[in-house]
Amino acid sequence: MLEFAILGLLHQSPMHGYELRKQLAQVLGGLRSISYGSLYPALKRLHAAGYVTTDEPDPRAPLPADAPPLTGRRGKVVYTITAEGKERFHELVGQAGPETYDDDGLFGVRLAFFRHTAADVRLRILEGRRRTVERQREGLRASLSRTRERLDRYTLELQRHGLESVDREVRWLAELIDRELTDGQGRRDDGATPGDPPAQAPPGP
Amino acid sequence: MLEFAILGLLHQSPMHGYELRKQLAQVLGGLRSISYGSLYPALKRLHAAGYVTTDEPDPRAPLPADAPPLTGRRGKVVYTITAEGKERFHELVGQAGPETYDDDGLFGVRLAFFRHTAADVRLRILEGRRRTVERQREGLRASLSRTRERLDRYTLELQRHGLESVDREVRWLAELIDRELTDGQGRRDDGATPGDPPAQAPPGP
DNA sequence: CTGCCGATGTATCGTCTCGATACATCGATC
DNA sequence: GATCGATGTATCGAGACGATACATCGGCAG
Repeated sequence: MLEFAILGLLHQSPMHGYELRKQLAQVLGGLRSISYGSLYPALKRLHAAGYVTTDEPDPRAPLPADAPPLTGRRGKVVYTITAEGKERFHELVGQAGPETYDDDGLFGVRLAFFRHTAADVRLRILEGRRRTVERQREGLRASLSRTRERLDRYTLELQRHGLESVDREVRWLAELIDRELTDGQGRRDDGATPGDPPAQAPPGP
Repeated sequence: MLEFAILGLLHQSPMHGYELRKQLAQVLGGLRSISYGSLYPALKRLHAAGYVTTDEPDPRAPLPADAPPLTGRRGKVVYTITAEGKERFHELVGQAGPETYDDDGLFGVRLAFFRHTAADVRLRILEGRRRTVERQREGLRASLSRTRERLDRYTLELQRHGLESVDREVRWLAELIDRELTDGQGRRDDGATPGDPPAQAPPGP
């Protein structure tokens, strides 16, 4: 999930880790921000995989005993996406399987980068997500009606509120899908495959 | 969080790990169930701390080469809360600081065990939670009005939906608080401190 | 009667994420 | 000129998760 989000942000412009984190928090909707303990290891993995490059390549080793209080020499590091990274991002952005909508976090990130996503993929993700959340809702409903009697007031309230939230999400998704279909031919602004023929993608009304 | 939930469940009756997991999933509201990779280590920690005991104390060592296919001899393990465990639970159930409402998961568990919680503590947790979620809401609102122009349709939708959810949670909490105040003198069914004098707890209507 | 399947049940492994923390630099305000 | 908050990089330990292995038991299909 982080991999996708980082590549997506760096796809727009190179950035520091710090800036990356802020943008990430904003894209993720204010709550659910990402910690450095996740971010830097993720960047390290992306670097190792060759998807991003850094400037300031490592001026840390060649100073064994300079001056005790100023050992750091910690430079700012700008991360830039590579050609392989862009390729990887386009590969990821084309996915529309269960992995893209079964996980809350990943679905959110996918949605945040929908403008880089083809219209048919967008639709499949939204519909997959709706199915997933609908299943959750039915499970919740069943469990609630099964155990309504034996639950105390507070647990009941908790479950009622949870059920309502899930229900609201289903309706929200339905509205997004509707809009997707009504607005007709969506387009990605990706720059990749610009001469896409207008056939084959939309299933029609 | 798991510590609290497990002690709370075992406080009602001894259980297998498997049963514990099912009850936990139910109490947590259907979604957000707990995995074995969390449950068993947590039980191990509780056992090490002396808060729970197990039967079947370890019949695994004394069979070095019995029969290759049936080496397991894996017995069912029933976990029972100890006196120290009950004491620990009562200690935890009395807490009402930020740690009880800043984290979604722990707040949910606390709410699920509200019937073991004193009325004044219940109120403080609910009000703390409301403050926390209200702060989230204001942050979200500010961020949204600051960046509304530069966001694309989907990110905007995501944030709008997030904001609405948070807003609904605030109203839900307000309703719970209201009911808490209206219903007047709540009581814990705890069995601890049974001779509680009726003064001092409720702030009055 | 037998063989298989799904529920019950215990347990660990590698991977990831988080919160806390340390360290460092810079601009502004006092 | 000193302190304070924002910017910035990085690691550590605790713990949660998904996957997986292993084991037992009841039922029911062939």
